[in-house]
Amino acid sequence: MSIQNGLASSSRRYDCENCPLRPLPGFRKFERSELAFIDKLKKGELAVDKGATVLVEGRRSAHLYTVLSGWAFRYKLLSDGRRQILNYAVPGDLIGLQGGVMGEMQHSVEALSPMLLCVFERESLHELFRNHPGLAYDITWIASREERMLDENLLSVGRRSAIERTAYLIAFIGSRAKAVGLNGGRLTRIAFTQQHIADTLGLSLVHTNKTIRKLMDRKLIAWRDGGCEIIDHEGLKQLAGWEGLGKERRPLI
Amino acid sequence: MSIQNGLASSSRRYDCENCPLRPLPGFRKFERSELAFIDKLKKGELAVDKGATVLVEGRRSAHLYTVLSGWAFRYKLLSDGRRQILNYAVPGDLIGLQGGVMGEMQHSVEALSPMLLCVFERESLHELFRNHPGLAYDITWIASREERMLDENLLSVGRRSAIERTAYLIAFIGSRAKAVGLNGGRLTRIAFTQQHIADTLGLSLVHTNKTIRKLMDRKLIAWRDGGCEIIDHEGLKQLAGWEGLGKERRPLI
DNA sequence: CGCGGTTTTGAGAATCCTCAAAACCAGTGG
DNA sequence: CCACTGGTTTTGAGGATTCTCAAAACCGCG
Repeated sequence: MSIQNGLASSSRRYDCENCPLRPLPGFRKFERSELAFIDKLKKGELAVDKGATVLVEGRRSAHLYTVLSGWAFRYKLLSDGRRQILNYAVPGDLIGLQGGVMGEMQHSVEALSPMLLCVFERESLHELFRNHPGLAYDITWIASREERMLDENLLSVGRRSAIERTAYLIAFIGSRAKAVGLNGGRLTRIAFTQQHIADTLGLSLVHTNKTIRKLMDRKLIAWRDGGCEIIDHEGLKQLAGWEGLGKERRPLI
Repeated sequence: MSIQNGLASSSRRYDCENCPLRPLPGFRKFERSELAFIDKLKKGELAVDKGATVLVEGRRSAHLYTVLSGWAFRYKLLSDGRRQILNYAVPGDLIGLQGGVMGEMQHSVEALSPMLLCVFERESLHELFRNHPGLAYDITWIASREERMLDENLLSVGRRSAIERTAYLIAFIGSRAKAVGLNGGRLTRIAFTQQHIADTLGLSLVHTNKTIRKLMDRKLIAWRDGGCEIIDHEGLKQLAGWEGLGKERRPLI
């Protein structure tokens, strides 16, 4: 019901049993009883506009969200406005877990597209841990996965050159997007701005632009309609020296 | 029994009930039953030399470790040898959780000092999740805490200048060391090399050295006996624009 | 057509890097 | 006790990368 800053609760509601994401090959199969429990936990859905701020650094959030559709990014700010994008959230990802599980958020989350979010009560995590050890384990697995992505990002920002970093980021996001069928399973458009890339990689906008041009010259990507198009995914991975994502199926909560 | 690469199992053994770390103010109090359970899980202790590699990227590890004494760092390598240090582990920290909970390690861990490690079977996590939801919750909390530290490190490497980064890192490690009484609770010596700082911050060794000199000129730190001495902790935090660690007590498993 | 957001370009400057050598320092063996 | 060794820190110099500033071009949208 509440509408603020682009957030609005939706009237429609997907049952977890019929979740459109579950059939995707990237997710592990769940027991019927697990699905029923998750469905019980699910408090509703939230539709947010592109550009809306879903979570705010420094504030407590009573909710956790799972991305049903659309995508977003997590970021932190320095007091003078410098921004660092930490990671992206695509369909199936859990948002808000990082907030110390309880407590103040240490980062903000902003939507990169219109999104649909499943809403969970942070409090109900306790019930989940008490009654569904398998799901509790999944939560930990999800946290650990986020950590591995951060490790890789840190390696990138710390030790890869500008062009390697950029290649890595585009290949990385492309892989994740493809895995959840963001572009109908095709590996194509990534709809964000060069400013986002710059803020993810710790580069200036101008230098990011020049680096992207080099990738275009090498026919690895194209930039069209305000977004990045991957032309040679293997080439990007090779340039970055990146192995690609693991192929394990992940849980969806 | 086995000795390899500086790893050797120790004959002595601390009972978890009498763990020397638990009385420290940074850790939350545990129930007697929880302690008994953890003690049952603990498979033994491992003593490792300074410089020993505790975990290796790309390999599976059947074990998880909790640092009893000493400290270490987690890192990743690029194929040409460039190294990125991801984070440090001090007493009380859990090592090896990041390995996808199961599966191949995505990073290596190397001891910065002689260490004593409590050894746990990775397999026994399942039992923990099944029978002790409170402890399972703690594991997730620990993973989420690591994530928050990584977020902050990423912000640092991506968006802070060399001198801000260095100030941040030293203040950060100093705070953590103090919280677990690494120097008897005093906030003083941090025993590592400038190469470690460089590889943590994504800087070259030479530039790191010159940056450290600037911090010395400003009387924020001193460099003595192969280690860093903090002179003005507040000054470091202010220079870095860093708030400091949260003051919540953390679980110790 | 005008507007705001985004991308592109150019130019000069600051930061940070590499290379190379020297200084320093603790430990080892003669 | 001294010379030697390997690891670490320091210094200098030149160069590459990346940054900031500023302006123009582009583009979808109202």
